[in-house]
Amino acid sequence: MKKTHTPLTRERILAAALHLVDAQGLRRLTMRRLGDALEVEAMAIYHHFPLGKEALLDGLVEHLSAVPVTAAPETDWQERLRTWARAYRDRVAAHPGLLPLLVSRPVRTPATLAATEAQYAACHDGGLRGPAILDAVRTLTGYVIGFVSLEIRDARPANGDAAEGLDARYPHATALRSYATGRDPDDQFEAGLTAVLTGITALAAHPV
Amino acid sequence: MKKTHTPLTRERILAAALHLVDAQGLRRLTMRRLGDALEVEAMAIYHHFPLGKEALLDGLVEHLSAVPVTAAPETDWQERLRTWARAYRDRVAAHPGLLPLLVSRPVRTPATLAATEAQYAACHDGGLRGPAILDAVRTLTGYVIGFVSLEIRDARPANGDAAEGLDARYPHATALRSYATGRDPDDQFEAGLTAVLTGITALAAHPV
DNA sequence: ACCTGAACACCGTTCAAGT
DNA sequence: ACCTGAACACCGTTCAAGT
Repeated sequence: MKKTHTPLTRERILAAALHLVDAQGLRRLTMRRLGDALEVEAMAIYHHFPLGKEALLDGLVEHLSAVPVTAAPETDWQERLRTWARAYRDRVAAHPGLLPLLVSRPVRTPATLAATEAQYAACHDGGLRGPAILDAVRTLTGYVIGFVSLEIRDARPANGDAAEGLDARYPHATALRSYATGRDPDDQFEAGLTAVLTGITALAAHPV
Repeated sequence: MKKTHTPLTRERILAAALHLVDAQGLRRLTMRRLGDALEVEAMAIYHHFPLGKEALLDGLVEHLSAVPVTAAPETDWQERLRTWARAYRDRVAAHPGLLPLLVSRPVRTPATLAATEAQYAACHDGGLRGPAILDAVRTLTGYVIGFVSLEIRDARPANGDAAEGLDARYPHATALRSYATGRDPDDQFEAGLTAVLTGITALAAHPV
């Protein structure tokens, strides 16, 4: 059969790049390898991303935040925030290799602006006002991105001496070890989420 | 004068690498450039880091968590956690270029183990038990790393369309804009910290 | 407009060689 | 033991050229 390739497009390039990162890691995302995956010379990518690899990486991060998460507005304000938090965690956890990009590249797309607006609205419905709303959203967002960061980071084995011997110098860590192995990550995320939402609610009572 | 260089050492290499990252960013940390900074051929570094650049990057992350943060044990348990949180934030904020490494490379050194143990002890003193302690520490740690991640990320200008026009589609964002510009980051961090600690305390009452 | 081929400056890393 | 020099395979990117 002839080489009737579907035409190269920004979207196809981003999809292939995402696939490459998921499968082999960010370090192996290379213009040449990406070209191979698309059955095209590496230089062809520059025609769709004239600013080069940096722009492509920005595109990946935007891609991750492209579809906005918005719960039905009639539900409880805390439940709406919970829905966003779960969806965001799932999304990031699905592409752990992108985390280093996510924490270093700011994105302001209609999707992210809409998501933030929805969070503000939820907090407003919860009785928060002014700076308390900003603090609440920052706290929640911080918790979520931080939690998934810890999850992704600790999924890799640590290379620090491999000193697994939790000796007598760490009595609490030793005592908690049995709980640690059995703790379900989803439950833990929910517990922290509950804690944060509880604390956020209290922000209304104690303005800074 | 003769070339009486102080001998190359792991510590000197890491210090130079950290300096390079702080000054020029992670992308410009290169074995050859690092060699130049140390007035040595790049290949000399491999004698002190036989596993190459990956090991060097791990070393940088360890370096960041090297000095443990431990508050006086007699102070209030929440205040101890606050002290740790502030110190950790300061430390990470001092080297924003390392953040991508920090979220992707786990570290288990005596210093980090000691810090975790101190956090467990504080939560225990606060009346938490078992899984609630694990959840509390994870939640707090997640918040702190997430908050600084957002700070560092948003310090760079976003490249998404530069659509600054907060139009009528985002009424809350528009209304909150005046507060947003004036909000002190330190105050906001403290507000979130208070919220998280409040929520954490409630974890004792509502075990999962 | 869209892609290719060759070229350039720069990587990380190896290996034999120097001292 | 500690560092150098040359070499290898691989990067991102430019640019003239093809169609």
